[in-house]
Amino acid sequence: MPTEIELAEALGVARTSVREALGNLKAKGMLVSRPKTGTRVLPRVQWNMLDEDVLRWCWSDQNRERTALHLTQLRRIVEPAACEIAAASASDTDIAVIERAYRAMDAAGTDPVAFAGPDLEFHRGILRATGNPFLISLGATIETALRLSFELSTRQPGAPRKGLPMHRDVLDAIWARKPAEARLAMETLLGVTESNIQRGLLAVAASSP
Amino acid sequence: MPTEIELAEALGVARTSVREALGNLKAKGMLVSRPKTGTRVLPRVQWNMLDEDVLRWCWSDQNRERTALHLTQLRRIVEPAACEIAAASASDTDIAVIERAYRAMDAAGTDPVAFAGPDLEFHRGILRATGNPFLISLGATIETALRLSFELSTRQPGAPRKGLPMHRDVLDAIWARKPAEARLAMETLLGVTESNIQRGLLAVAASSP
DNA sequence: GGCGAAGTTTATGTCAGACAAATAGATCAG
DNA sequence: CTGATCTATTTGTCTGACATAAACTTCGCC
Repeated sequence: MPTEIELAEALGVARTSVREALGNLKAKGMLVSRPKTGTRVLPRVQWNMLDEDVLRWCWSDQNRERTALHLTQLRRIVEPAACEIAAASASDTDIAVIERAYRAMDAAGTDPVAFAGPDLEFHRGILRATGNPFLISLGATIETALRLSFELSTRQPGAPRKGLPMHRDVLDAIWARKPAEARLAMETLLGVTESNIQRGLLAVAASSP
Repeated sequence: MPTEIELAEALGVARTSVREALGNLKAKGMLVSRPKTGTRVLPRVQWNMLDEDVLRWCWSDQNRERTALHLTQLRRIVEPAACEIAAASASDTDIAVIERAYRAMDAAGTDPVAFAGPDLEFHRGILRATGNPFLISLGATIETALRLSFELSTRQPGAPRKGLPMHRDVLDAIWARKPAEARLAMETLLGVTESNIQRGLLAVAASSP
C-alpha cells in the first residue's frame, strides 16, 4: 500500500483521516501495518467476512455466484437451528415481534420493496428470539446477505410473495412450541429462497454476460 | 461517556489516541458518537459478540456461565455442519492440516498447555476445510471461545486427553468422506467438551463463591 | 403567556505540523 | 563473507487549532 502521507495527498485529506480509515480496515482484518515496512493487504482468508462492509465489498461480479452459495450455506446452518431454539425457548414478546413482521410482509402485497423490510425483520426476529447474543450478532451478516439477494429477487416480481406461506409455517411452528417442525419449516423456506437466488443469478448472467 | 478531552486528560494521552480507541469500540458496535451529544454506550444486544475482543471482555465472572452456554450452543450449531461439509468437499491438503494438528495433540500427551495449540488448530482446520469464508471467519470467534474454556479445563488435568479418541473419530470420518458420520462424531466430541466446561465452571464456582 | 426563530454553547470531526519509536536495508569493520 | 552499526523511512503519538453540527437558551412575536 502507499504510505499514509501519499494516501493523504492523493485523496486530498489529512493524515489523521487516512489513519482512521486504515484503522477501520485493520479492524476488519484486511490490513496490517508495521513501522518502516508500511501497510500491507492481508490474504483474503484473514478478512472478516462476517463484517457487513467486507461482505458488501466482496459482493462483486467476479465471484458473486460463489459468495451467494457460501452465504446460503451459512444460512442453512444457522437459521434452522435458530428456529429450533426459538421454538423451544422464545418469550411471547419475542414471538410477537416475528408475528408483526409477518403481518407487515402480508400487508406489503406484491411490492418487492415494501416486502423487503419486514422480511429482514422476520429473520432477524427469529435470531433475537433465541436469546443467544452470538446468533443475534450473526443477524447483522445475514441481514446484509438478505439485502444483497433482494437485488436479485426483485428481477422476478411475485417471487417473494410465493414464500409467504412458508414464513407462516415457520411462525406457526414457533407459536406451537414445536422445535423440530420449526426447523423443518425454515429448511423448506430456505430451499425456496435458494432457488430464487439461483434463478436471479442466472438472470443477471444472461442480461450481462 | 466522558468527553474525548476529559478522557485524554484522565488517561494521560493525547486526544488523537483516545479517538483511535473510541473508533475501535465504535467499530465493534459498542459506542455511538454524535456532535454535541457526546459518546454513548449502546445496549449490549448491538455489540458484536463475534468480535474476539468483545467476547473476551464479556467473559466476566457475573455471566460467564451463561456466556459459556451460548458459546457451546453456537459451536454445536456450526461445527457439526462444518464437519459434514468438510467430509464432503475438503481437499487432501486441507485434511492433512487437520491430521497434523491431531498428531500434535497426540504428541502433547497430558500437558494441557501443549495440548491447547494443536486443539485450536484442529477445529480451525475443519472450518478452513469447508472452503466457506464465512465459516472460516467464525473460526476466530470459536478459537477465542476455545481459548477461554481452556482456562477452565486446565483445572481438570487429563480431561483434554480423554477427548483425543473423539478427535480421531472426526478425522477418520473426514478422511473416509462420510459426511453424516463426521457430523455425528463432532456432535459427540462437543458433548464431551460441553460437560468438561460445565465441570470447570462448577469447580470455579466452588473455589470462589 | 405560549411559541417559534435565531444565537450560543459544547461536543465531535477534521486539519496541519512536529516529534518519537521501530525497523528494513545499507554501510562498514573484522 | 559475516556481524555489528548506522541511516533512512514509515508508522505511531502528541499538540493545538479550526470546522461542523446539534442541543440549549434567549429573544421577539403572536
